[in-house]
Amino acid sequence: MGQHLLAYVCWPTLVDVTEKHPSPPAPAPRRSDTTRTAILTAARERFAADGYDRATIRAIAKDAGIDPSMVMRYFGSKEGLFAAAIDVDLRLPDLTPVPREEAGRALVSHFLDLWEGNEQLRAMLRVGVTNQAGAERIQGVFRDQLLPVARQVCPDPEQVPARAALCAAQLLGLALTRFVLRMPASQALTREELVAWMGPTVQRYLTAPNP
Amino acid sequence: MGQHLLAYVCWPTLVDVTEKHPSPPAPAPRRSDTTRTAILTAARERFAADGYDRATIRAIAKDAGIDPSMVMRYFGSKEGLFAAAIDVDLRLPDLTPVPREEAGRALVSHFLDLWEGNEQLRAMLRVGVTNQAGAERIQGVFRDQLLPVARQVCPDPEQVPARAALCAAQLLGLALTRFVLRMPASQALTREELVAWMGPTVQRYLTAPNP
DNA sequence: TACCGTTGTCAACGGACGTTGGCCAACATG
DNA sequence: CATGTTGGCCAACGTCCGTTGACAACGGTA
Repeated sequence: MGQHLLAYVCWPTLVDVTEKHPSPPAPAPRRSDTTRTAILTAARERFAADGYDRATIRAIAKDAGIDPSMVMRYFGSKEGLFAAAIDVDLRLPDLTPVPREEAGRALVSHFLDLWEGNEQLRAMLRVGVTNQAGAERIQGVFRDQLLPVARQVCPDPEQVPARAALCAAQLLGLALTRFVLRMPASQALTREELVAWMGPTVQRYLTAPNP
Repeated sequence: MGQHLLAYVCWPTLVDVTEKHPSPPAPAPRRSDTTRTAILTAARERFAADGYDRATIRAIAKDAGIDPSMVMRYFGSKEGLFAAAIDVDLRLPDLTPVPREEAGRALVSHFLDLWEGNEQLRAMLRVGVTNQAGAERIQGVFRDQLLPVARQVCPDPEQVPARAALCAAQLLGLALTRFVLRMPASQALTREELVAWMGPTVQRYLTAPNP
């Protein structure tokens, strides 16, 4: 069942329209790529707004202006669609050139910029809370993206996971209250206030010799 | 439709079995109270484990050992069941007798005890992320339970909402990573480590004159 | 022109869900 | 005994979901 669909599922999400060098084979931009990105865009919006269960394939297809069965052809299943739609890259900055005492502020500032209006991140958090696959996605981001950065600034390599976990708790808590739950008291804080309050916290979690 | 069910829905959840004084009328514990609490217990477990959508009335009823239609008779609807099952009381301590510089540690310590194995809290957070009613429930807890405590220790009354929001971000972030997402790095931290690291953070959010 | 892969629509399946209403057994009360 | 209330099961309803398969238009190529 569904055997010949795998060819579609495995296609990479490449085909950069803004090609720099028009040189080599130029893989002839397929017409389906338009539909493909339309589905992905709609899926990110729906997953971010409604979570995994309430974001139905039918609704996503309607947003994308095509038939629900097309979603299945392109991504194989709802899980496949989620996996393709949510590809989180925190784009964390390299902290080695940053003065050690500025790392905390830099991270908080970067996180605020990153989360602002980012539907992939909101979708990841919404889905991660209810869905096992989503939870593992978050842990993958923690392991592959936050841990390496923490390693750059933490004094004792052995303490890196604990210190990174403390930072994750603070930063995800901010994302949760401000961007997902949309608590008024959290949204009322300005960017500058948040950086001023939470920067030193993250800084301490990362570099303080002891609590 | 469903008119005569309202009598059931409005019944309070009282009838404390561990009565202290056997004195007055002794309202004859109805046999239905057993079923009632069985449904509520099962509902809390399911909501905590699966979130609102995946926690089906059929599954809850099976856990409670009764027919799904009984859940409707007792609580009117799925929303009614959720409202009855999740009645969060943070039991926050009175901070006025606590030394001012110990408030942060006391709060973190209390939160850890509270969340440990508490399915109502996990259910509230799981549901709040996907469900509007759940999100409002969380905001109600913040407004009615955390804000008053913050008012006890914050220097400037005008800053109370902002400072409480910072604390909520830190504490909910801890709950999220440790008890809901169950991130290994967060679970690996001991109670003492968490109090030692996060206590001063919450303390600073509450009482530091400025960032 | 004939052919074949691509892109798309349409109608349906099987299942799970919340919810409803009817019926039944027990039991207390007259 | 007759009667009304309470606590419970059962079968079904309408709906929505993910998913499938058949089929139609388009487009490049032999």
